[in-house]
Amino acid sequence: MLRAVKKPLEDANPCHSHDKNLCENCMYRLSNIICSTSPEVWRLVETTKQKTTFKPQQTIFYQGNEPLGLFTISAGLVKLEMTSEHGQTHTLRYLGPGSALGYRSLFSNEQYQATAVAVETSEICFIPKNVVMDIFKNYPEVTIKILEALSKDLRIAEEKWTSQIDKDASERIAEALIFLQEHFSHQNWTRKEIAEWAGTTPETVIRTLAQFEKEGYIDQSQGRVIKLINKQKLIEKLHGAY
Amino acid sequence: MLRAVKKPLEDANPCHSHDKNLCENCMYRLSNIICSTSPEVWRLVETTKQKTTFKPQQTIFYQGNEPLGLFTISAGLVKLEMTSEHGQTHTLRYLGPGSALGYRSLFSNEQYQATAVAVETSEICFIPKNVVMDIFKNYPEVTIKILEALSKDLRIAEEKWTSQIDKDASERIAEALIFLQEHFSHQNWTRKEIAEWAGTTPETVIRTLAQFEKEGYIDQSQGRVIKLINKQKLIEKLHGAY
DNA sequence: CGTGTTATTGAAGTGTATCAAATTGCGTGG
DNA sequence: CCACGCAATTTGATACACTTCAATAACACG
Repeated sequence: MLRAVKKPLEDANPCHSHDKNLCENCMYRLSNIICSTSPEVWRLVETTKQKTTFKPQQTIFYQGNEPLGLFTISAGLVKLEMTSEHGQTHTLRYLGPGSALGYRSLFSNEQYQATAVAVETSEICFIPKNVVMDIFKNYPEVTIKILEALSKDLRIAEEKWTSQIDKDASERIAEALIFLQEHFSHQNWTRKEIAEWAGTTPETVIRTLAQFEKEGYIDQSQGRVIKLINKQKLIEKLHGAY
Repeated sequence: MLRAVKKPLEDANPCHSHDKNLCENCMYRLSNIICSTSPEVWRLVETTKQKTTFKPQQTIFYQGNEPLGLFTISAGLVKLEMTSEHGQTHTLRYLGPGSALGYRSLFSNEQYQATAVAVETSEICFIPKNVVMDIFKNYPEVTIKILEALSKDLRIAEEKWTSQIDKDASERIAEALIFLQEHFSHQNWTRKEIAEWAGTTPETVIRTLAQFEKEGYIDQSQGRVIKLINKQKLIEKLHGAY
């Protein structure tokens, strides 16, 4: 909204060699699920992609929207969240640089089932649907890469689902702490964010964190920061709990 | 019998055979995710596939096994179930004729995360991994079909997960009844099976079913059979509940 | 320095698991 | 075909983890 003021035309000439908006210079080209396959692919992407910057809390797409293409994250952090019929918000996934976004709905020809929100300032490339489909037809190895990603997403989703059922709140919160710390340690997570990830309420998170602090797993005496001081013991506690 | 007399003649020449083990005569060839794409594909499958019959309760593969290929169901009913660390069993999916089985683990190069069990007598074809991979390389449309299936599985898993959290047991059981009746109505479901699908216990299922009967949604006076007598009203109850 | 957001604490209510015991229904073999 | 045995179902009592609501405190931000 505030960002309606667009940048001047300095980027207009694609021949500028050190333009960081070019795929050629993209830090995450090699870890990106599409662009890492072959030079021809990212050169194809190059010509049609649109790169946009999203500020924290900005929405990339909404649950219910029609997918028009594929997004890839070249910097920042994005969360996928789903609001249920009951009005509760659940975080499905957190995605960092190199990850693709919006592919599930694109391939199943369904509307987005989740809303994508930038957690921190993020640089995101958009590739139109027809280009993506062309790449799939001509570069089967890209499709297989996406297959792998979807397969892993599915495993994670099904694991998370079953673990929600038979693990109690404190175990889920412990897992959330470990997961979020391992994958996105630079981020300062709020109690609400942890609750939405662990499938519980902020109050329960707070009470559980107090317990964890008493037991020496974490430290939260520095403002609101949650510091894992004994991750190994927390992991053991999880597995010993059965 | 009469048919025994006729058969030998027909079977002498494989080209004119009505052998139901041939893909050509498979009832579900057109709805099968792999074989429905093009004649060349199922002819390729034909030469390498192995068809096996599984009796009820027999296991097709175990959680933790290494995937060696792909299964497709040509008759019967199979369930995918996962045993969690806590020892509880959860039903992830039910699969009928035409569905593929074991593809998730195959594509992510992971072990099976679930155990596949025949619920009723089932005819299942096995296609070796190298054949599947060859098909993918040469027939991109097959890969895209699988992409679609995986994408839908993922949506369903994520939906089921979030709905487990904020729907109460009676809502989940109502959904289970409707889903199982719509997809596999011929099956007589036990309270335990419903519980494993809905993420609750047999006792809670029983108490809820008694409530549903009192409210006129179902009838269970005929032995152990659960008969949906007012599905529409049950659906409305679900949506009105929020 | 105030104002809104996030965090904290307390008390109360409840849905659901758990355990145990009784009963019913079903297939199987005598 | 009946009786038997086992598994599935039913019912009751108890416990408790967690949500919910409400009120206060701490912090961040303009």
